[in-house]
Amino acid sequence: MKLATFNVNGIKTRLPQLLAWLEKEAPDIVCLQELKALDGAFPQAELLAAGYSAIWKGQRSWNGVAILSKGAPPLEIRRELPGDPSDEQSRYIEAAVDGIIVAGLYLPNGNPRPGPKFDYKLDWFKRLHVHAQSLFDSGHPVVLAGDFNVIPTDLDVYNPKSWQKDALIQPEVRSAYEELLAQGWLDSLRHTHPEERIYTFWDYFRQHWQRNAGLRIDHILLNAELAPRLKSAGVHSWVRGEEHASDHAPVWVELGAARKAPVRKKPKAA
DNA sequence: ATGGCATATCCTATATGA
Repeated sequence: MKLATFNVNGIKTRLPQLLAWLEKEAPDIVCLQELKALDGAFPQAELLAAGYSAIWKGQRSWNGVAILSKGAPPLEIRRELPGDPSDEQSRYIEAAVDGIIVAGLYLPNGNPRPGPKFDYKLDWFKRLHVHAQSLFDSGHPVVLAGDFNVIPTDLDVYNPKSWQKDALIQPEVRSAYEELLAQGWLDSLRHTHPEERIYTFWDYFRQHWQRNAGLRIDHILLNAELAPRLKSAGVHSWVRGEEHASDHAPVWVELGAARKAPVRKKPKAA
């Protein structure tokens, strides 16, 4: 089974590219970020026609997250990250899909820094720590997937110096990501490619895509229940090279089948 | 310190992204 996350940067304008990717790669479960559309503008019919049911949480102009499923529809668990009822931004959605708890997230960018947006990013991270711990400990297979807006290490950026003042690379942001991993989460892509420079985002400026000057900021984290099922992981970077592409490419993991529950034998009748 | 580009909306100007 293949699970993927993709920051589409506008689902209305990106729909042809999204459908082309879904058809070619056929992921079973997909987390989307940056819908940049109100709930009513979500292309439910087009996705259904492509074989995907969905749940989504939109917002005007920016943010917005969704979970797609090729099989049974996602069973929604929540659509807010707990911990701040005043947070109006559509950045979190969680559902049960194919026996897995799927948490799709779009962590705040945090620029400019310093300032309220950077504070919001750190606050959001703290709330994520709390909720992620409860998910990790739930005893269910869980995946955290999405655009984390974190460059975890210098291996995840073409040139750290160009980004040293950016919110994505700040020491406190990296520590927050490490603190999350320290709960036991497995960074799938880094685990399967420990030494490789591998990117998920290339900005639209200065031919960064053509020069492979990218960042690794989209991540798929697995808890201890799910990690043993990890077979492989990668980036569908061809998507970034298409016409009118998003500035992100999809990240994916291949998961093996769930181990069957032990069969309880019926006691034989005497 | 700014801009380079792309997308959105209260659209010929501005906010946001990373």
